[in-house]
Amino acid sequence: MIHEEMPIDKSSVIPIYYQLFKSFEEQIRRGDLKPGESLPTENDIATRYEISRMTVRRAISELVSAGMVYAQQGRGTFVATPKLDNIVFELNDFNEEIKKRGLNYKTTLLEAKIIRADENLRAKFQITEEHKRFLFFRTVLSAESERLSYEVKYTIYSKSKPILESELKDPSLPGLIAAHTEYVPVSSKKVLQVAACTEEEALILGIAPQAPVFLIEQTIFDTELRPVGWSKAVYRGDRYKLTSYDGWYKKD
Amino acid sequence: MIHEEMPIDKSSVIPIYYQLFKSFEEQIRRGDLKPGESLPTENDIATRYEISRMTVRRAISELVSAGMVYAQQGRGTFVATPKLDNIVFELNDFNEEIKKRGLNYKTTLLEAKIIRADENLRAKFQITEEHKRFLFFRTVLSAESERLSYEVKYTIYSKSKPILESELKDPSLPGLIAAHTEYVPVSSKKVLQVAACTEEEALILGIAPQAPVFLIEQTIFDTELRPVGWSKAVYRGDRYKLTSYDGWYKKD
DNA sequence: GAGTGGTCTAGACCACATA
DNA sequence: ATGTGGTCTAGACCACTCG
Repeated sequence: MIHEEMPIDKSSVIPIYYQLFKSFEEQIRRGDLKPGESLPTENDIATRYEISRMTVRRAISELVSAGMVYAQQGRGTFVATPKLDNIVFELNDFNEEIKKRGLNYKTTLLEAKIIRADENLRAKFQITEEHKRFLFFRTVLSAESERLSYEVKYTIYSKSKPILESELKDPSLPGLIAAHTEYVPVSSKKVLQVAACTEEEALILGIAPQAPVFLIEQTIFDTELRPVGWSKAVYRGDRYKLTSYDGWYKKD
Repeated sequence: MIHEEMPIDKSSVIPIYYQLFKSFEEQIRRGDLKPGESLPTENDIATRYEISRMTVRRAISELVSAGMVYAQQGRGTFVATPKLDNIVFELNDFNEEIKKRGLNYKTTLLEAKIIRADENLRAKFQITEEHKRFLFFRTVLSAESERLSYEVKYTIYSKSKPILESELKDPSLPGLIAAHTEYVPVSSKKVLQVAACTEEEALILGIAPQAPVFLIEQTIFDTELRPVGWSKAVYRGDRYKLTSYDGWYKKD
């Protein structure tokens, strides 16, 4: 096992800090540097490669951001132990993956109407006035003529700008709110659960009643932390899954 | 609406870059700076506060990391539009939340034995030799005397170090592998699905057969990307949920 | 006290976008 | 041509850890 010196090309168009970062990343990934082991000191590295310490720090800060090393003032910089129990699911997957696969998918608008808020809805939006009106609509996402998910959505209605039917098919509720209300959506809360689907959902999705489904409730907030949108989505359990890669996985 | 100058205390123990970062973060969160708007140029900020441009850049790079702004070479730095459709579920929640709530939880070891790999298992671990032995064990997690999840786990068996029963109860499979085999777990892949639970699972968890459950399969890899651990966990659908906060949510 | 990482400076040159 | 962000330098002083 030859422990070769890392090649750094100072005249390359690739930034020095990036070459250095990749070099350490590679050593950690290969296991040349094992969890708990220490990196050379910043001054060592700077001297060895004849570069500025600030450049070295830039490289190391990238490693820290990637969660591969951690620095301790006064002690040194050490290779981290990958956190493999912390799963992170990017829920992008849910609809993006379908698009990526190049499947023939489409969104169908089942219903759209302006409604007055009942008590339940007023509670969700933390609103007391009874006169407030809401936009309510339901959509179905299908791919290859198979229905995959069903969504019901609510937003505070604002007649300032007309809404096209095509826009209601856009899966992004925050996008709709930003474009057609005076509210600026800046944060959201989502809750993912599993459930047995209801009779209605089963009919719409063409699956058996009580079949397991993903259920995602989303609340959208504006800058004042007021709820300005709410949706509930049901995803077929036999057609969706979430995948998560953790640790030093290569994702170049 | 008074647009007051941000106060920066150069003699404070709090780093200048951090004060500056917090200042912009606050402005963005309050909506003083809206998505799409540009920040002052780095030189402007440096001049105004009489600090070095590198310090300004450090502050801005924190904002970039937080996903609140993005920089474009030659154009400027702009407030980002929060990505609210990208959900990120931290699956920490699954077991950590139970601990946080201070519930009376415990892990029960149902079974543990050394086995020879059948064809199925050899395929999972990409192993051809028939003589390889595996450690197989099953655990149940319960809280307040209610059973919540059921896990079956496999690792390549290595008799190098004796394993205590208490260690098999530790929910962290990577931890077990690191401590008791010659392998160094550095990455893992997890797949989350929903399913109707089997008869066996229903019996163990004390729920109805066909009840909806979370199902998480985990594969653990070492530095050479060889599978060294595999587990399948079943979580009661009526007791677990995942929550995700996105955008400019305050998480101080 | 010696060595480490953390912060900060005051410059420099570059790549890129825009007019 | 001007102005922007991106990289890099060669120092400086500090807070912290450890022997």
